[in-house]
Amino acid sequence: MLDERKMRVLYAIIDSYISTAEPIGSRTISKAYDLGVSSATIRNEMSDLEELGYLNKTHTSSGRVPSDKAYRLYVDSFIKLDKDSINKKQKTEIKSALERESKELDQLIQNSARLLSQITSYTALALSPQIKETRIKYVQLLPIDDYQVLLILVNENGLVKNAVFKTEQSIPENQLMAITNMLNERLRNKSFNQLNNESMKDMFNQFYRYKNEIERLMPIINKSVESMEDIDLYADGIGRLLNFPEYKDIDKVKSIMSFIEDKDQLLNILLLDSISRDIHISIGQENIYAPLKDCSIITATYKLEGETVGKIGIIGPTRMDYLRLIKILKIFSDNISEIINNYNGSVKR
Amino acid sequence: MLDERKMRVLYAIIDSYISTAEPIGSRTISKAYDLGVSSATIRNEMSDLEELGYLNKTHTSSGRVPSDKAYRLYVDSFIKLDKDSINKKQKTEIKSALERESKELDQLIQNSARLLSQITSYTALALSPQIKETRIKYVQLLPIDDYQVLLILVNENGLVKNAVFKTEQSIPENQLMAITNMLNERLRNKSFNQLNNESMKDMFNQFYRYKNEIERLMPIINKSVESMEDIDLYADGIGRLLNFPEYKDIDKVKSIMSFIEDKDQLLNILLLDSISRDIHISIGQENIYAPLKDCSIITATYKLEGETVGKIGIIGPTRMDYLRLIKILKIFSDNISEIINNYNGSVKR
DNA sequence: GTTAGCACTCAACATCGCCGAGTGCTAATC
DNA sequence: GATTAGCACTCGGCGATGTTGAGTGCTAAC
Repeated sequence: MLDERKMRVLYAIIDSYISTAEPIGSRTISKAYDLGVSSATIRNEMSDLEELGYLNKTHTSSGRVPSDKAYRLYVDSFIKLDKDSINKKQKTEIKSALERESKELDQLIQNSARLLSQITSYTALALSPQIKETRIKYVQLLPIDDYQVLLILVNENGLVKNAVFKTEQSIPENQLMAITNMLNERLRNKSFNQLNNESMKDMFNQFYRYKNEIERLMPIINKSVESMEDIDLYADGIGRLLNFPEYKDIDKVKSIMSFIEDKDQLLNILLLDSISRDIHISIGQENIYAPLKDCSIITATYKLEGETVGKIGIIGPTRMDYLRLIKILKIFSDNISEIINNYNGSVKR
Repeated sequence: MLDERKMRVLYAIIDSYISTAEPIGSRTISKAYDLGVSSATIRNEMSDLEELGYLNKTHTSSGRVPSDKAYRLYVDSFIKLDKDSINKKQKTEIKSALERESKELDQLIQNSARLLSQITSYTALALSPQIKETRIKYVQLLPIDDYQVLLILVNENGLVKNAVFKTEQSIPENQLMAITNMLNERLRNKSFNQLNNESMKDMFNQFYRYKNEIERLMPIINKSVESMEDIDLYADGIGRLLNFPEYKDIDKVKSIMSFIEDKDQLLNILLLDSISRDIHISIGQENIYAPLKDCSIITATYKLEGETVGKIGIIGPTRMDYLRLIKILKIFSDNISEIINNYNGSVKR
């Protein structure tokens, strides 16, 4: 393990590099950070740190730059200490901002990404709640007019989906109720694909007049169930990547941006580490995908009834302000959890 | 008006500049385009065209670059000729791609933006249908369990909204139906804000036991109505801006990107020209907002039951491939109109 | 073990000259 | 009178060259 002084030198370098993005020399550190030793000593320490893989040089006579390994050490050692103070005032401010603008769950997630990006000046990511294998709690058919029926589906999580369904013939209300009852019997507590053909046939027999209607209804129910399970992904503040001096190389930033804009790929990344703890940090080379090799990603989870259902995150250069961002992410994650658990408004997605 | 030959010279320059992004000299044109005159003649014509404001030079001895005025002329004269062939095969391909991935209206719009950006390699914009002053057609309260009620709202356009509503006390089903009936009586064919306090008080009297519930219900109804009227805006392929050589200046592209990512501003732009024809083109300096002064925007509308309800668009450098993009936008606009008019699946937003 | 001192390295920046694409003008030609 | 060939001139782009300064690594003294 690194001794006390090496630690302090390394932290000083990381601290300086995070705020300036410039390679740091021994003299700069000895002046700006009060370590009580001369630049020459620091120079020796830096040489050791480089040998240990914590620092890199861009060329023989340049200052040093922290390596991914250094950031990893930095983050790991501070994340324990950081049980402290989340800023209560800031938290309630953010919460009320989120609540103010969000009429629906979708909007909440979208606004979280926007606000997170605004506050941090980094690119923000947000994942909508992920519901696996929805079980149907409740089905209802309601007549809108003679040839339109409103289908309503409620799942076990209280999510509601609806679809308007056009019929070829008018179905009287009592028949509709009968079909509704039948559907409920068949579907309740089942995921859609558990519905077997047996009971379908049975339905056709009982409501032979509406065979066509029922046949067309089933795929619509299926679609609705599927879209309950769909995950939406929002990325906000992509353009902010251009503010970082490390991304002044247009080709580099282009590849990162197109990665972020490719929802499928990005989803992969975010769902990959789903086993992990509340805060997950992936630094530089730790990322599997090439375009992200000089980015870091921090993600935090949010919960519905104690269970992790979604994520928010931040993406930026490895030289990111980890401590500050972790704090803000925690605030957002807590707030989102609180809001979705108390939702008494629309829980529609 | 410009004479025939000047026209042909100008088009040649525009054509060349659109594909190369390089200033064009007289010699290049005389070789690449068969105008039957020497470079010296073209040089004279170019000099005239510059004087007339159709061409610009980047410096004294450089080639010429088309001005906004030139693009305007170019677009205006071709847009009339361009009643021709939209590619039937391409159209059905795009349509089925859109239909395949879109379970809901929201998704359709989002996918349109994504696909449009993919196909064109430009940044694409899409606006969800805009519904003004929704009138309520139908209200229904359904019990989910003892303390949760599902509120369903259908508006005149067939849009459906729902919200789950927690009650303090259990409300028996027949009472819920009575309240539903009452709400329908009061709200049908009214926009929410037309509801006056008189009829509210009336309701309180009739259902005094549920005074609190009803009081809390009203703002939820209101929120739902509001969110029916909300417009969503999607921008896809923002990173593609970096592919254009004119945006190699990082500061320029940064300001454009942050403009595009600011939904409110962008919405302003897109709603501004809403009086206009199906295809609207805004070239360079014609844009009001400074960051867009060297961009062009093409928008196309899509319709629901014959009425314009939304837009899709493309944004890029003034040197954009107008003719090709207009064709593709028309295809998308037709397809979206067709799909939303035939929606028999979920019309939920 | 720490520090002062010094030679050495190298990116960044400015300067200079050359090259070539392109213009504008003039005089010859159709 | 319109078109064209010819030529002097302009100017951005590019590579070569030199200078500067921040920073290192090593050695010798404390």
